[in-house]
Amino acid sequence: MELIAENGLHATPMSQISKRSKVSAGTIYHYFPNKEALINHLYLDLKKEIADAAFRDYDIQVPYHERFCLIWQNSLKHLISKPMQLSFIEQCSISPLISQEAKETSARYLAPLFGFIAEGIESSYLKKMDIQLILHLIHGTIVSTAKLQLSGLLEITDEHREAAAQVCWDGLKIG
Amino acid sequence: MELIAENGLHATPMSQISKRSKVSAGTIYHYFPNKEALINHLYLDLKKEIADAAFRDYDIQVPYHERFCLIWQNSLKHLISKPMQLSFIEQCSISPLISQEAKETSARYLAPLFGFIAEGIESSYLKKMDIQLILHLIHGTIVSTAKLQLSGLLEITDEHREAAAQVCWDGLKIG
Amino acid sequence: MELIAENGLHATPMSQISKRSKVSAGTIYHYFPNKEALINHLYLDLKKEIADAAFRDYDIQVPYHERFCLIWQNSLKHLISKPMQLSFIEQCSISPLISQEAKETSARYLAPLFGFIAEGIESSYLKKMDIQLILHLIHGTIVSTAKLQLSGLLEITDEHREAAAQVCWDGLKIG
Amino acid sequence: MELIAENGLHATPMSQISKRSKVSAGTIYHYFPNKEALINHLYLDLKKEIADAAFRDYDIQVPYHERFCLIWQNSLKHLISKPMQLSFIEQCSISPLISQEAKETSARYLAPLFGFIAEGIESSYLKKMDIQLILHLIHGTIVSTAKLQLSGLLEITDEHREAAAQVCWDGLKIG
DNA sequence: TATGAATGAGGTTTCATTCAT
DNA sequence: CATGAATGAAACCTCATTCAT
Repeated sequence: MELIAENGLHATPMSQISKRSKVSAGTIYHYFPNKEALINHLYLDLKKEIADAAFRDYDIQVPYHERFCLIWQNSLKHLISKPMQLSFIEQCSISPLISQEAKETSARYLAPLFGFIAEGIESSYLKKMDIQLILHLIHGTIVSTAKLQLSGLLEITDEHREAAAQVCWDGLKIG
Repeated sequence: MELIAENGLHATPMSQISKRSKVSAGTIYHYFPNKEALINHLYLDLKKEIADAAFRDYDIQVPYHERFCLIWQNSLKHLISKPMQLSFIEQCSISPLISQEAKETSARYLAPLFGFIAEGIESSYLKKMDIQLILHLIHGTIVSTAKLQLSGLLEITDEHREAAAQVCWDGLKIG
Repeated sequence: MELIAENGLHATPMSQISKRSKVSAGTIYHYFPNKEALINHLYLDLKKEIADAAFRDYDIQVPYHERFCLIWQNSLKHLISKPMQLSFIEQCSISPLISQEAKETSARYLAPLFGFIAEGIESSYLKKMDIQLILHLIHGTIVSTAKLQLSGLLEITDEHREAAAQVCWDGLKIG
Repeated sequence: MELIAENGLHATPMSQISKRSKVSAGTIYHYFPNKEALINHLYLDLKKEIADAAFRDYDIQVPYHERFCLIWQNSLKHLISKPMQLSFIEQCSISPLISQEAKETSARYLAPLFGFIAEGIESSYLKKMDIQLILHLIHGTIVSTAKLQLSGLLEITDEHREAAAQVCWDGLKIG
């Protein structure tokens, strides 16, 4: 992950992966049939970790608005604290190296989030829109904020994070 | 652009670019010192085109809210109608192949948008937030909506587009 | 060495080296970072061999004049018996492919010869001249004689060799 | 000549020759059928110039020994004052790029020198040796002295030059 | 006669993968 | 199960030469 985050999928040969991980090329190929499988495996691991991070300290008892902001901020905090994961995942999400199957599997990790949005719509907290569209709008704001930090153009403070979460909430909430 | 959008930066050799463009490898290297320069040049061209598309039919006379939605929807329409540009640009924006210089140059194309946001804040149409952060939030919603269409998961209709633009506006507007 | 001696540094691609040596290109690059390093390594090996050959059967007990002729003739014999080494080294000694470092390292192989000349000057067998100049004059006569044989213009016999060594000695000796 | 002397035959493309000479590639190919012909032509020009330089201020009236030293020193002076010619010629003399025909033609430029040596042998000034061998021994001492200067290891002064010429004479003279 | 953009074969080098140890 | 040297196809790039202008 480190190598790919830093140098790009493009510029990360197996030989470097072997060297950095201190595992010989032969051994890597003992556990993974090829480079593609290795990357896909890592991709799924990280997607899972990121999806899980969203629900840290989640408490179904607290008001919907607060839960919304918790999830949004959890996700952002995670990506900002693990910038390599962001960089790695963003590269993979575009690359044809990631199989359709892996993409579908990773989509399943979003089921809890999917349910959370559905709940918001049903309870009339959120605008009645296509759930996929809402999910993508939320995801878009989180990732673009994280990338802003990553780019070095702006140091995202607690205030920035809270304001951005509020923007996302204000955009999607009803009334 | 087509080849890279389809196959990825990774999987687009100069030989293919040469074949598809019907220009011999030698000729390409007559105009560009190397592959990197070629990609950077194309990247800047497309960034310019995308930045310009945002202000199509822009009329300073119409109300701020309408101009906001026009720019947002113009941008989305452009990316949806030219999905290859989206795919190409997204890959480049991550890749270390794009030089820091090109990134800075492309950032300058956003000056009009920057001014537009500044105007909104000064006129108290928009929340008082860091301009870069606002820009990234807007950009994030546009790109993630366009990617949703690109992924094939949802066909973005006019209604979807207008709703999404409204979400972005509601999130950023004051009151 | 054979390929370069025959075809020239210029006209010896790695693919030929790979084929003639029956070692795949990849393997060569496993041991040498690039062609330059490979040539430099070979250059140093041969320089060492040539320098060592000069002192074959060297006996410090015999008179200075005889030792001088032994070294001179040893060197010539070696170059004539291994014409590829001569051709290879002569090409390298001019080419910018050979690094300054390699040239300095190879110069160190001449230390024994340097000492031998110094001894001759101190003992008043040789004219009092700059040691580097003497070394180059000796080297010049040896190499040009070897090249004469290599060119095919004259078959260097034992008599020729002894006469040429005597010319060199007569030129440098005192009295 | 400048480019090849500095960078090597190997690393001097026609495009550079075109640029440095301010003559377009097309024009060069209008006058020379190919690169080889261009280099061969230049080689012969320089060989002629070097051969002619040897006999500057030559006066058949002066004693043989003085004429010998004049020719030797003229040659060295020329090579030292035009180090690019030395570098260029030395590279060509090895390269297979120079045709056999050009080498034979250039050998004819040495006719006066050949005659001068023959005179020395007949008049019993010089040892009775093969003329080619004598020529090569003389040439070897001149070139190796010039290369010593070129290498930067020793600045060849007038004293060095005269001493070296004397070494060559002492080696070849009778008695 | 002069130009220089265009060509494409061939150069050096990289890297995913294999396999004998 | 672990190693890493070996492979060779394919990547990027160069350059002698041509030819329409």
